[in-house]
Amino acid sequence: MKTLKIPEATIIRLSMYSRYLSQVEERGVQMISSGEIAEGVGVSPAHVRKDLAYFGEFGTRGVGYNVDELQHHILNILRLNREWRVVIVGAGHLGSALAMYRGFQERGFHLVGIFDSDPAKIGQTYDDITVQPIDELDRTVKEKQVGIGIITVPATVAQEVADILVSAGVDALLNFAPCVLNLPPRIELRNVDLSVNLEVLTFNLGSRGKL
Amino acid sequence: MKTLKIPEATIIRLSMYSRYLSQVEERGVQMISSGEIAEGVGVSPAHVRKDLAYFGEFGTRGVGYNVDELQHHILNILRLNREWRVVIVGAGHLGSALAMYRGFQERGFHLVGIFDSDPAKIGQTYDDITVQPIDELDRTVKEKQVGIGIITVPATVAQEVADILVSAGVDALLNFAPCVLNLPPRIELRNVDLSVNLEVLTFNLGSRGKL
DNA sequence: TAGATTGTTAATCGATTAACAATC
DNA sequence: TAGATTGTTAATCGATTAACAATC
Repeated sequence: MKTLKIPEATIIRLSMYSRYLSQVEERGVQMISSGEIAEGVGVSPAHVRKDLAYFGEFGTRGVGYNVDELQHHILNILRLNREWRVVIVGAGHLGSALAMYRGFQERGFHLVGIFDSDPAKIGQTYDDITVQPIDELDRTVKEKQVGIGIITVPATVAQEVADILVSAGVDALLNFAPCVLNLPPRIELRNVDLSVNLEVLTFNLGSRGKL
Repeated sequence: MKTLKIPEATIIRLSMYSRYLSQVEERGVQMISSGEIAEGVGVSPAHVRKDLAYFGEFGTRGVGYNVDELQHHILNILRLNREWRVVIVGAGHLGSALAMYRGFQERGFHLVGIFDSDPAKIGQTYDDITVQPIDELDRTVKEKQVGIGIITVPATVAQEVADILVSAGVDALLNFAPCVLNLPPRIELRNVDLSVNLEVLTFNLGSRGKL
């Protein structure tokens, strides 16, 4: 078993291929080539083949890839062949939007709780989930064996929330608060900044002379 | 004037430095070293200096960087030294959450309109913004000289919306719909997928053996 | 001057791309 | 067999890192 280091960009592209294959599947297409996938997601055919080659041989030379099979393989690679239980901490604008966001469910992420410390928010319902007090976070994570915590609280309390999630037993955190979290190395962490995307755009506009 | 190609990762880090400097400014700190910035945002000191070196010499050897000056320079580089007018198209869960999200305002992005085709959503208000019908999108973009459009409609209508925004004159698009948009090359585009962050986490958990 | 920290170079590392042999 | 497309290699390209001369 080779232990090649996989570039993160490869994982992100695999996620894109998988999403594109879902669309293709719906149209009833059976076989697809690396060139078609590449065009569908906006990368090069070599990229598609190289990315897949990290994980095995999924195609047939001269023929292409079976859409269903390839989709199955990619979902396996991404570990989306199971349900992941997640909680959201912070029922503000962003947290509640994520709670209602369908995109997570579609990919196998199941929201089992949303938490806030604000009494005004506790008890509010989003779809079939009710906002619970932070006090109940630890117990819920343990009882429902939550693997992933999504942090949408202000930066000032993000570390505190992260500590609760970690001690309760989550394996991974998705942090939307603009701060650096201090975590034990066993925890997988990703920081997301929504505004940075706009800033890359403005920089690019600027360097093209479009003030 | 050298026309070095700037890595996108550099821009993203500059955005992080800038956010960190905001915090530092509030604490009243005057001078800061590349090492301190690096620790604050979780990168290497060499990275900080290299990233800044693309754009000029902002520090003093043996001393460090003046916090306010450096912040000013970075905001200039990112073109955040002005107000950017944006519209959101799609007043669903994600669109309305982004409409209320404070993080954009803080960085100089000013929301001047939110649009939807659903009569049930038209007229709803978020903070001081009212959801308008799509029919009014073209006129609003032109009148208010909107530079950036944020697309939060379903993938099926994203291209249609993008076309309206482009013909009305926006320079850049931030697309949250999971699809490939076909745009004239003058348009700056960034695609954002919220779910992909979770998928990178699950992949990483998997490759560490934590199923 | 001695100590500190920048700006910059050169070496390393990793990712992308092009090309082609393998093979359906 | 001829045509097509994969899997893989090798070449290119770009980004990160370490190290140090410049200089406050």
